[in-house]
Amino acid sequence: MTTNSACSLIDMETLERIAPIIRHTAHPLRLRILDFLSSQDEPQTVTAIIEACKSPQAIVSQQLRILKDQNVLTARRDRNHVKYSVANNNVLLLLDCIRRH
Amino acid sequence: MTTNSACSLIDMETLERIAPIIRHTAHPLRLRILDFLSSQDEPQTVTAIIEACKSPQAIVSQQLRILKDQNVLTARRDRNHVKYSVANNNVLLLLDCIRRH
DNA sequence: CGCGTATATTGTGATATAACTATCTATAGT
DNA sequence: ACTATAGATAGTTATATCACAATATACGCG
Repeated sequence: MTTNSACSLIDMETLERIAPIIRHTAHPLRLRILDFLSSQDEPQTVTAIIEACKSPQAIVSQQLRILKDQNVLTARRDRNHVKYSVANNNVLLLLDCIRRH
Repeated sequence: MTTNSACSLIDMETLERIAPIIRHTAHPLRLRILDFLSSQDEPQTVTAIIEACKSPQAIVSQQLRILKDQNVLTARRDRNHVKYSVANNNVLLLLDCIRRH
């Protein structure tokens, strides 16, 4: 009976639940969006995000949807603008990881 | 001239360099491998990793290669065994993120 | 209503990733 | 040399993702 030394491995269900969120977030443009949004204290319009990313509207919009689908971002309509903000602060730890090189 | 409030966004080159590493790591089985290896204080053989993951040999071997290609793991041969260990401690922060739910 | 601005969706072709089976190489022991 | 064990690689099919172009929707205003 080879008693395993460390027994507190993260269970597979958790890994399977979290991995896609991280995988979907780990994309240059989506990280940029996340970084930008987390740097602002107000939710930002799509136009502002497009500006910050210097990327085509359709592509940014797609990425926003992906992040929203993963519950990383939330969107709320404000008159004829849609404002996005970071929904899940856990994901911001990713950015910390990256900043620490 | 709309002086941008926060100017310290992570540059795109960095994001493009780091994103694939994170993306390749954010896979249930690969995270499990990483978690296992980081829980042991000695490098582990492929067989031990297979055991810890309860996954087929070929699949584990493939994942090990992917993690090695991303310089997340290193391997060294020890007689007729190959022992893997974590090469890049930064990536372990991912596991911390996950543990903190 | 009709137009402009803001944002979302769809369709497409190229490329990447996943899981799996089968096979191959290398080494150790006899 | 023969066999068993340890590990890596190749081939395959299904599915996912990418970037992009084109089009659609939604809202506010005159």
